[in-house]
Amino acid sequence: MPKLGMEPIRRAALVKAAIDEIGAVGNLDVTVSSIAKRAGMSSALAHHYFGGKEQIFLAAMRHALALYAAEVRTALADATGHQGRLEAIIRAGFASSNFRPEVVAAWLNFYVLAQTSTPAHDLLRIYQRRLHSNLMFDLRPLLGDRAEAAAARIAGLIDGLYLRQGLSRANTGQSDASRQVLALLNTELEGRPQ
Amino acid sequence: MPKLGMEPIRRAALVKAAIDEIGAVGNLDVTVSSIAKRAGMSSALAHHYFGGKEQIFLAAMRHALALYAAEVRTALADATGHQGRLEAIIRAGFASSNFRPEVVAAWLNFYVLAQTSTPAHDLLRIYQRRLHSNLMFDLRPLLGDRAEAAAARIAGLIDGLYLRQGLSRANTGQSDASRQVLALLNTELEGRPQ
Amino acid sequence: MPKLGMEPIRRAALVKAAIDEIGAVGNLDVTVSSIAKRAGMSSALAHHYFGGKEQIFLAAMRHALALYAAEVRTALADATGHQGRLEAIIRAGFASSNFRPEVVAAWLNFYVLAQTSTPAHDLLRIYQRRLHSNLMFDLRPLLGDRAEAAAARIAGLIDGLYLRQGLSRANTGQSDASRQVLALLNTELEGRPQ
Amino acid sequence: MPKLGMEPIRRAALVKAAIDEIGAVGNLDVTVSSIAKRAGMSSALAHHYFGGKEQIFLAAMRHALALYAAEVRTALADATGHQGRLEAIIRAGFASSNFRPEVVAAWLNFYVLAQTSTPAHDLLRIYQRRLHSNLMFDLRPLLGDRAEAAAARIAGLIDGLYLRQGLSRANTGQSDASRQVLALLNTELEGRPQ
DNA sequence: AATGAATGAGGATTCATTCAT
DNA sequence: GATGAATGAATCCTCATTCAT
Repeated sequence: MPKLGMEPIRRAALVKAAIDEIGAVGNLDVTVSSIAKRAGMSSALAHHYFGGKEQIFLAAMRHALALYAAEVRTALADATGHQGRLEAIIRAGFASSNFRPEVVAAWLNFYVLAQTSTPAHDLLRIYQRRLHSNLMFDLRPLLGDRAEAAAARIAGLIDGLYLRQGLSRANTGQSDASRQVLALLNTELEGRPQ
Repeated sequence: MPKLGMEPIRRAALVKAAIDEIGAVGNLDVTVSSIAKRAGMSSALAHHYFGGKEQIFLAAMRHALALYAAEVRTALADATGHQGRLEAIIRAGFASSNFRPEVVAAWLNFYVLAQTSTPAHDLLRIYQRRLHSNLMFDLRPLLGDRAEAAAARIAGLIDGLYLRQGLSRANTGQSDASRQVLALLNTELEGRPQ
Repeated sequence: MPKLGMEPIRRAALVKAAIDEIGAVGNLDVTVSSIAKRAGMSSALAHHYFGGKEQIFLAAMRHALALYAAEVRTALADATGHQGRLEAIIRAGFASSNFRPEVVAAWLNFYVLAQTSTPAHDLLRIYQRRLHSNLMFDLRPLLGDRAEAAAARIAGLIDGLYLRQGLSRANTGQSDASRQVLALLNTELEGRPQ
Repeated sequence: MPKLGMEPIRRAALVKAAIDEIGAVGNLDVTVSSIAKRAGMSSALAHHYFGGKEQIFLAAMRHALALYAAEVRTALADATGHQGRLEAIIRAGFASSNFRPEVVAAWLNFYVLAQTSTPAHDLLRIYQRRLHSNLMFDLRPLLGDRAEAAAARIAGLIDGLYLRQGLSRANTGQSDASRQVLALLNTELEGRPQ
């Protein structure tokens, strides 16, 4: 029973299904059919709305990116002070919505996709730059010239712990990962880690 | 005219070709044929020696792992003192043989493979544990209880910078990445980063 | 706001679009969607008016046929004498409206369609019979028993030059083709070609 | 039971099957699978040997062209005198091997293919040029300046009768078509048709 | 009158894998 | 030891067609 205005609904369903399917399978060898089935429609409709497999992937990346951005924005809204804001940024990265196993797996695969696909590459760059500038905004006032290197370390550690999280199927890592980056932040700001 | 004792030569050629091909293509969607062609033989022969595609991948992982292990071993042989050894370990990780673009790309893809393949997963675990115990061996005497967390941060940062290196096609990152981890080590050991 | 009496307008637009699209693409692998888009409507509406793809093709054939018939009728109205009428028939066949590249391409494809589709086959037969009887009407008084064969040769040459015109994308052929058939007519009527 | 040296056999079988299949279906909407099945192999093997559908078509064209060329060569070997050679050329064109319904249908479709595919276009041009130069070789000594136009008419009539033959599924046309072109030749050479 | 929504069916192409030689 | 031959299975994508609105 076709209804009008289905496009945004279908697209959203496909994007969600794509992330879930990638998470479930563990790599990008997911078929358009499996994504479409998961989203409750025919593969032809998925093609109709997205034009092709890669575009579904890109939309999924954009979605994950938007989710992350929203998480950061919300966290920053409640944070005060440079350090408070930095902690908020770090915690947002490991917020449960971004740290669900499917999402972590999807992110890892987006890194792989970015090696082949220029748009995917650009999208990932946007994420990296956003994280970098977010960190710099609050690190520079505190660290001056040392801010740049500190930001690189913090961002690198975030990504690294994400990557490692992909390996350990345990969900235990969330708070732990967050704690490690916060500890690094602390060291960068105050010196000796506690 | 077939020669005797070709097996190790063929296997080595295939393993090398697999890493190169994965690096060139940027993902695991490489065909057995393309690997075999790169190694100068028919795909049937590749199957004959390895039994299947996944086993070629696993052998390639083992090879990369062995390369890394050798690099560390060599570096440690020349190092003295706990800090010297730790620096050697870090530098070894970013040694040029491990940091060539193809190899970085291959590693990233091995992380993906590890999500699906148990043997690949186990192999990656071995790498992680080895790195961890290498770090702990020299960190514990220096940091005591804080060693565990410091090792996690250092290992995480190494992986994260590797991951990020995959994105920036520039080769500039090598010394930079190394320097960042050494800086982290310094902070962990002495307090405030310089 | 839908309007009344749209049917003939829509149908005409679709028929024209079909010929143009076939001409542009060069074969019958044109989609109903592309025809409909060219005609400024949805593919669903095209189906509504014609019932299916083949019927659109058949209507397009009928249209091309009608165009040709009209061209001949007009030409004959101004012609006098048997030879004058024969020349008019020949010239009409190569009149610019029938010799536009799209139209030539469409005709060629209709010949192909006629191999599969009985209605298309019948339509093409109608054209052939009409041409034949037109030629015979004026050839018989002049040639008697030899008229039949002469008509077959003239009709055959017309079709052959049409076919060859499809190949040479140059538009130069129009007058040339016409001249060749007129020369043949002359030979048939008077003997030695000039 | 795979054997060595199958390639030429398989390729020949596929080329023959392609022509037959195109002839049977009546258009180029033949599937690689159907061609392969007709040739007694899997569609994958057809792709292996030809690389793709269009290349199968092109090989089929080349084959038909070669068949025609061989027919002409044979006929010319036995012919004497300019007129005798011209008659031989014409008869060869309508020889039964070239005039089998499947072959005629295939030719027609190659004309369509030539509108899209440059290699097909070039191949057809080769046929046309060869026919033209064959005709000119013997017409020029006989007709001088009038040879060019005569050749165009004869070639055009051959193609036209071929085209028309595609329509009438009767096999009766062969000798008839041949006779018509011979009559045209006669007229061109001697004047008035008999 | 008109269209967006939806799908089933089909086809080209790729590839890992097997087998006979 | 080595390979050409061969295929089944899978996947992306396209498209004619139908239907509810």
